[in-house]
Amino acid sequence: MAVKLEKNKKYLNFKILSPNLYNEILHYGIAKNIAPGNILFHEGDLAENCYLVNKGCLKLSKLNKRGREVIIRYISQGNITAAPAVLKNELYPVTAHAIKFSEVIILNKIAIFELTRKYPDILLNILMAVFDRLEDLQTRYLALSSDQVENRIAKLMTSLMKNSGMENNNGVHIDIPLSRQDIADHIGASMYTVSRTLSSWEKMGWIKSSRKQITITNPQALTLYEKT
Amino acid sequence: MAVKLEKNKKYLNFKILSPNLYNEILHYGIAKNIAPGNILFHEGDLAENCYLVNKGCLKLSKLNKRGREVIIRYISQGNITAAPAVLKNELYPVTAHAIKFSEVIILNKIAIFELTRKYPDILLNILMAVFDRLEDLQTRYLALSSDQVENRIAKLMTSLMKNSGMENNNGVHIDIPLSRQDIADHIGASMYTVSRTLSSWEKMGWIKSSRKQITITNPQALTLYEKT
DNA sequence: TTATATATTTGCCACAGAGCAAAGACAGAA
DNA sequence: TTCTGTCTTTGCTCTGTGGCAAATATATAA
Repeated sequence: MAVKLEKNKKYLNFKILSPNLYNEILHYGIAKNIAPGNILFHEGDLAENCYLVNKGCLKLSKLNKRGREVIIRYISQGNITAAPAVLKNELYPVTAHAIKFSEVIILNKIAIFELTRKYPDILLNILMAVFDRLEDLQTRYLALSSDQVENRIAKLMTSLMKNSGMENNNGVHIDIPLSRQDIADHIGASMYTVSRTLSSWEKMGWIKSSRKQITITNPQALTLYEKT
Repeated sequence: MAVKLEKNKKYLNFKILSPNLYNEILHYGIAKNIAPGNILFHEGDLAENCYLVNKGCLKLSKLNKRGREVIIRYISQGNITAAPAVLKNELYPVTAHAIKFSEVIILNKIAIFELTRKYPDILLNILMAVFDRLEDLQTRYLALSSDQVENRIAKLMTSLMKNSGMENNNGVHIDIPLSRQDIADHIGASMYTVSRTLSSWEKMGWIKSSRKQITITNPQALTLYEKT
């Protein structure tokens, strides 16, 4: 029953990495509150600011031709997003929605340049974080091109357990409100197949799920999929 | 008929970016020749060296559970690969095959650290290159999760035209030897579907194709798929 | 509390594309 | 030149999963 909740390395998580630096960074920017569902920046807009998520959680996504979302990743507390796009003076490659009540620190181009000049390690840090994301996406690309939907859901759940899992007496609760559609958009499947799969897992007693809430009651059952 | 062969931005392509720096980098490493089909490094090995491709072309791929390759990207002349993995002191996330007779410059950990210390811009440069790759993969992830196979092949061909296209009197020739299986592994499809699609395009007069060779005779027909 | 909007579930059908098999085409070696 | 191994093509079948529809469940507002 005891599953190792080893948190992933979070290079950009200054909050954990270096509390002092984190507090200094806060002074370089302006705080902004954003309610769930609202958009922080749009794919295709000029990347003028990057954002440090101080509280809450963001969802980064792209739109496909039929107007459906494809979720690229979630950005949780303590992490920066859009830094490379700002440094490169380019467009945001994704759209950012808040999915909880969130507080972000707006860091404009000048601030991020000053910060990287003052603390060169930040650049290395950002590089490593981007590399992590590249690796994550490579792995997901592999999964998308060779795994069945059921496996992909299991892998997503496992990674969410590691990154956003809260242990309680029932099991591990995923601390992000996720609809069936969100999951589908994340792994490249239809909402219907996701719903069917989760229903069957619930019947097996592996998870407990209500509207936008998931608790994994049998993590081992899901981690078995990883090896399949 | 005239298609714009606007080359993609190549942040890591020092050969183009800064010939002097490029020549200096050459002195930091050791040249090594590698024949097509041979492996330069394996996914999962400790990343001790990164490699500057001086001549030829590498294929980066991962293996799925059934032992089939999934191609992540190609690294052509003038580009470095594996720098972040070396800097992070981690494992190679992919396997690198040569697909032509190639010459690579081996840069070990010490060399790459010295270089980034001496020329801080190299780090920024690597960051931007990694970000480019992340963006590319995000776009391909989107395509994989929402486009049909035919569209994905068209998009791959269009991007190969831009990055490795050689114009001649018949059209644009792809300067990388690609089997049907390679294409399939790249876009996450079966070799059979790729073969059927290319055959139909050949009947339409859009491409000319022989064993591992493709020439796009009607680039506009393919670019139309991008907008679909 | 009731009303309204939004999420979820499930039966049903359709089809894109995987995968097998077997023939054919081509390149390099001997 | 012939041989051999590697690609490519194409007919065939099968299935995972998409997507509609309609019922049900759940949250939020009034």
